[in-house]
Amino acid sequence: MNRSSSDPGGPIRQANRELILGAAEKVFARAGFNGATMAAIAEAAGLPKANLHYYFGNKQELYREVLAGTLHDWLVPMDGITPEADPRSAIEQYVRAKMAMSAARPDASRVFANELLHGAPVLGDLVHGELRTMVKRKAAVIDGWIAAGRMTAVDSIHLFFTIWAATQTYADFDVQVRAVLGRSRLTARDHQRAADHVVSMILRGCGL
Amino acid sequence: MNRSSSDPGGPIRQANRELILGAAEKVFARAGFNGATMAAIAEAAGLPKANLHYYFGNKQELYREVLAGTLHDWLVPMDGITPEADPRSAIEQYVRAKMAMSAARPDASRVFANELLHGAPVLGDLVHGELRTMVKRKAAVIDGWIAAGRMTAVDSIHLFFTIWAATQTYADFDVQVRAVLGRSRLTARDHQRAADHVVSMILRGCGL
DNA sequence: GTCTATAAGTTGATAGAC
DNA sequence: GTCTATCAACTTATAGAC
Repeated sequence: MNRSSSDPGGPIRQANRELILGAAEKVFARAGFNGATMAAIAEAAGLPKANLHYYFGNKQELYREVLAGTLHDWLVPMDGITPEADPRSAIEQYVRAKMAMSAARPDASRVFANELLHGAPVLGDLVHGELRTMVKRKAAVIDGWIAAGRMTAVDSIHLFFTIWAATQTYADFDVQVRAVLGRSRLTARDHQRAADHVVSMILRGCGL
Repeated sequence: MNRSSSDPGGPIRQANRELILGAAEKVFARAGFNGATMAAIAEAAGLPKANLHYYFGNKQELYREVLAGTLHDWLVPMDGITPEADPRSAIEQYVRAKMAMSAARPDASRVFANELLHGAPVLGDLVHGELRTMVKRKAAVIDGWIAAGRMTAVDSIHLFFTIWAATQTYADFDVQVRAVLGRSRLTARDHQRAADHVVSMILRGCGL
């Protein structure tokens, strides 16, 4: 009996899905949803086009899975923001985690940015749900720190917008960063300098 | 004699170009370069499709003109950053000008963001040229303020990246902002609150 | 300068052999 | 589960009448 066709979680299926998702992230990042073609993603994955439809049904479903994975990864580092934590080190660690993600997987950030830019037609539900819930919870923690006099009064929700913007700009708009800095490629040293800058701006902004 | 066909700067031509550029900004912002169709832009402008080709030749040229106009508008408010200016009020005014632009013409910001996101294939030259030159000049002014002890030492070039990111996020990712805040539309009050937040974060970040 | 009709090319998706 | 061949739909761009 052919096990694979009856086992939706089998190892072949799993491996091929990962392969396709990685290729899709790259192609969607470079070309956007409409600019990306199933043919280009198939080529990047080294598989025939029909296989993408076999695993993901259609283009939008593939796109949605790329986005959902990114959102999940982004929510994880918020875990360090707890009432007991030290505000200064908790915020610094969160900002550094986001900067590291921008440097390590810029394509994931770009696909997400593109989706938001066009009104989140596919990810709308998750943004209204999981993301909003998490931010409200963590903003409450920050409000607690402020009430306890542990940091300057800032708008805690807008603080997240500022942190996301300041960190993700290095992934989303890296052409602009490279053009202005006059670099053809950002080195580890450039990323270090950028991270230190953002951390110190945000911490001073929070009076920390 | 039919003057309009022999006068490339005539009033009919001018008015139609403006009409088309406005419609294009809206459609490109919502759908990206590839997602936008000439048919959709024509419909938004209330003109037949062939007229767009008559005035702009092809889709990419129309797109390029939308972008070039936006970049120009964005460079203007940097004029207030001069050696003689007061650092605090000059930076505050610049940030407020950028926040006002995000609120007033979010589509312009979105088209620009989309272009950068995909590697600036069309605007590359202008980013490497005009933008880079302007930033280097203004960063030198800020370095002068720092050397004179008029503000905290920050990386002056990265400061611009942070300001652009923090301000433009309210245009580019406004769906996210609205979703997290739980608003279907941002009011003037919301924009005021956002502007005050960003201004105070940036000024404290600069030790001002 | 305006507009209809259409040519030429591209793309998402599927059928069906293996 | 893999892959080739192909279709149906859509899009840019232009020709040519007005």
